[in-house]
Amino acid sequence: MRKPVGRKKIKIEKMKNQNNLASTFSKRRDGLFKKASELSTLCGIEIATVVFSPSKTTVYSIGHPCVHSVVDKFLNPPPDTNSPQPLAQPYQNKDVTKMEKLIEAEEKRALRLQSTNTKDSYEGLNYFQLQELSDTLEEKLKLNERVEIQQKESGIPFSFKSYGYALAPRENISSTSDVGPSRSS
Amino acid sequence: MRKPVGRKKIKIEKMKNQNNLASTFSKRRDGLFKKASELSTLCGIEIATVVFSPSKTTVYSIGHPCVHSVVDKFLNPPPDTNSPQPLAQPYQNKDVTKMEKLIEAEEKRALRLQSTNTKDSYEGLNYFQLQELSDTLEEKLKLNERVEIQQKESGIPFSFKSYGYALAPRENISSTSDVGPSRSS
DNA sequence: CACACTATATTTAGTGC
DNA sequence: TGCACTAAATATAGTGT
Repeated sequence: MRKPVGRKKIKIEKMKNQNNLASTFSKRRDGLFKKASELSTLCGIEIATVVFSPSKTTVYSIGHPCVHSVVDKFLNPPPDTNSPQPLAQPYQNKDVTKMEKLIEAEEKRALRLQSTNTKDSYEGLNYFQLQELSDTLEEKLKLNERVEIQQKESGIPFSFKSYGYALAPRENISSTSDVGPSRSS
Repeated sequence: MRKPVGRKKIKIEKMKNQNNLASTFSKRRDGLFKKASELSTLCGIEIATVVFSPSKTTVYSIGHPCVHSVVDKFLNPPPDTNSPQPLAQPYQNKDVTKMEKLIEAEEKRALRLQSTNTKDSYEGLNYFQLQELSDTLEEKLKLNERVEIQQKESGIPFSFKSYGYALAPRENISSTSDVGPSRSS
């Protein structure tokens, strides 16, 4: 019935109500990702965000060009320097550069394609046009507006949900629904 | 002093005006970090966000408990306590595998198109090739309530600005003032 | 150039299906 | 459990100082 009182103010502290918490986690995570996406698009910057679910069984992430490349740069500062805080030495992604180039190439391609499409299409900013980008993989991905890569690995205690290895500058990443944590091994 | 017209709608696309871009970057970055902080506090979750400045000379980050721990977990999923960990190679996240797969699939197309596009220099790939104005970034920081860890080396191509290696469950991370990108060049 | 200010654009807490 | 809705709470674009 009726009683949509509207948004209420809450204290920024650990939520006790589990139901609300789950709901809030979903909504805010989406909101956060959207903000990250917009920031990246508006300012043309690289960004990465990793979020663990409350139960820690799932990892949600988003990044541009991709989480790994950004993290890699963060962990392994260029050439001559010592990393800010030397961490996992093991992480040494030599393919990052390659991935970035490919991603950018795809970006440009998408842009080009869209530029020819006067059909607004959100200021043709959906530089990834994932619909056609990963046609082979896409069907497997449950992307609404963004890419969603979900992983379930036997040896891994949690699953991965990587939204957009490329940020989707969609105007609305997720209107009212949330991704749904699902997963839980 | 015409009149505060108030917020206007903008298109989510790369901003052309450099002044606005700088301003927006600063504001939205703060907003993003605040959101991340709130999400972490409200849901008691681990989170990390890394943001490169437009010039790529500075890296802003925030995380709980800290960026590194989160990133490390993301890259190195803890072994399943009930099974021998088969993770021989570092970071064989399916995330990467999938990404590479996707990229590989796209490679052909991208290359094909690139052959026709001669201007694919990827202007922003080498973040370290740019200027490295350093200095004076720290002193301008004005942390309000959060922890701020900063590291700077004269030889580092970019400076680090890590907000809260522990997210401050502050209700308001940055009401009106922000850390201030304080770029200089 | 960093802040302060508003009028609006967005986000989202709580509720109903 | 998830999705839709409403209105209050916030985030912010543009303008001033």
